[in-house]
Amino acid sequence: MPGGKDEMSNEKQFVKEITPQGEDFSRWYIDVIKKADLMSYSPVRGCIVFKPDSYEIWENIQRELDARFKETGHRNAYFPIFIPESFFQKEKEHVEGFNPELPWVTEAGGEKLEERLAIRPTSETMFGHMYSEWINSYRDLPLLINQWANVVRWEKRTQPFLRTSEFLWQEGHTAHEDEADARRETLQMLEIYRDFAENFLAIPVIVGQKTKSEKFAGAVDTFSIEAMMKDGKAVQAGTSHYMGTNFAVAFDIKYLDRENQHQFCHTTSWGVSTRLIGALIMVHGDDRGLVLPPKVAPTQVIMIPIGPPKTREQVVGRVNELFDQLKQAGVRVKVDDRPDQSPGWKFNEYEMRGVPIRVELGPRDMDNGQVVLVSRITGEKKIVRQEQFVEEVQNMLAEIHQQMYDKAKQFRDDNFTSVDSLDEFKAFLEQKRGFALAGWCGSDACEAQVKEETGATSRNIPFEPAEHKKTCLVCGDTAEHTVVFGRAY
RNA sequence: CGGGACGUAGCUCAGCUUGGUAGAGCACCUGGUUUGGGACCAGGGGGUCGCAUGUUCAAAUCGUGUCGUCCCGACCA
Repeated sequence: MPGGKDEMSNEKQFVKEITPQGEDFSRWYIDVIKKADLMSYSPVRGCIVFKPDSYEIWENIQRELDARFKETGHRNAYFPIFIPESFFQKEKEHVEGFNPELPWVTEAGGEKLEERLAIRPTSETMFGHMYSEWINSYRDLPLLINQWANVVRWEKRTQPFLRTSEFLWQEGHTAHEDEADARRETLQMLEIYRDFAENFLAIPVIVGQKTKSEKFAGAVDTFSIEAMMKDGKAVQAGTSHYMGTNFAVAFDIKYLDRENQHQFCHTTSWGVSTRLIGALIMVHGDDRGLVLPPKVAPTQVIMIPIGPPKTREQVVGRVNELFDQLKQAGVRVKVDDRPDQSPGWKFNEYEMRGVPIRVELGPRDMDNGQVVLVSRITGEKKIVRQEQFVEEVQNMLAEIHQQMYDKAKQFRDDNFTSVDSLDEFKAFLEQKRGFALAGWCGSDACEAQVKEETGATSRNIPFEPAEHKKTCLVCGDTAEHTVVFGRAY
């Protein structure tokens, strides 16, 4: 029979710690997503189950983005998951870009298929095929369609949410009369992504254009929003492509213009994926676990009644009244009145899960007509009058969003430098982590050398760089562009 | 796909070196006491040791293969 005091204290170390970010960021990430119950690994390599909490985050992302797409004239449709092999042969760059990561269906119904079917990695080709049938006249344009779907890309190295073999996303595909209109669309959608990332996910992003070597397979120009994770690495959080007439030529997407002349359409595509969930975790999370921005959090407020059995009924009754008020005000709120878990346990649990606001109500608060609000991001306790409860919660939710955005922005600015040479950049990456702004002559060779020597790639050419660099960081020639470099997920 | 590490209960892991038929803490179930930062007592349930195969009288333990996860690298929208 064990009984010494030392053994007792050892036995009390049952609180499962999350690896601190500073110790091992990758492990922290895996710990958090497991502890916060966001996903399970599936039996299939690189595929995860999006458990209810992460799926609900995705649903919130979907709802918000979908509204913005509809506001700008887009409609949803659904295209098949299977794409005939021949479709991929029609656009040279496209097939080269995607071939290595396509899974193929070669057999069905017990018979070998005449033509292999790819499981879609993206749907440019299928949209292209259908658009060529649907578009005849300039009156059919622009054609603005979005699809919410799953796609598969057989990646060598997978990471939960950030890069999974199968993932969920939306892909918008539009066709336009001319370059100007298609480019307008490309930038409009990029701006929607920026606004969404910053005002809904509280993630500050760098908006810009991808370099030639980083652009989408088959695009003329690719644009992206880039976010910085807490380890200084980048996540491409959304992309928008101007395809020119590349896919129109490949798939014969033509229309008759006002002069009765055949013209090729100019097309675009744009998308964000469940990778955004990974970005959310790594931009905002801390050593206690998830920190979710209020607008996307499945549960915005968790209410915890406190107190011994004598007063319990009363307290729970009052908590339920306040719960109803909040719910009617449209706040996503839950009550945890399980009597068998201690308040302290619940505090830790919901902090780990990233719930923005915790509400405590105990006998003391009952006596004083007050209620305690605790912010997940600052840990601050705020005691408010019960009469002002709903208003105070709503204010605090708005405040938390702003604080989260500001904090993320501050972090990014603190880990953003400007360099004039490769050596300077290398020194920066050795001491710190983060992004560097640098001049670039525009040659593939110089860009490749940066990657080779630093492991960092060009993230994008920002529309609004903090400064315009004069010389290329590698060769020293006149800079054609000012580029953001960083290591990326 | 290359290099390294790891797969034992829902979770974290011990046991493996030296083969002998599986353990701890947490979680879970029952009863009771508790409740303002991971409560306590008592009782209880749960694992073909990732999978396959080989060696052996006997394999969680040794060999081989395979699948999966993590880290590093290559590749990548």
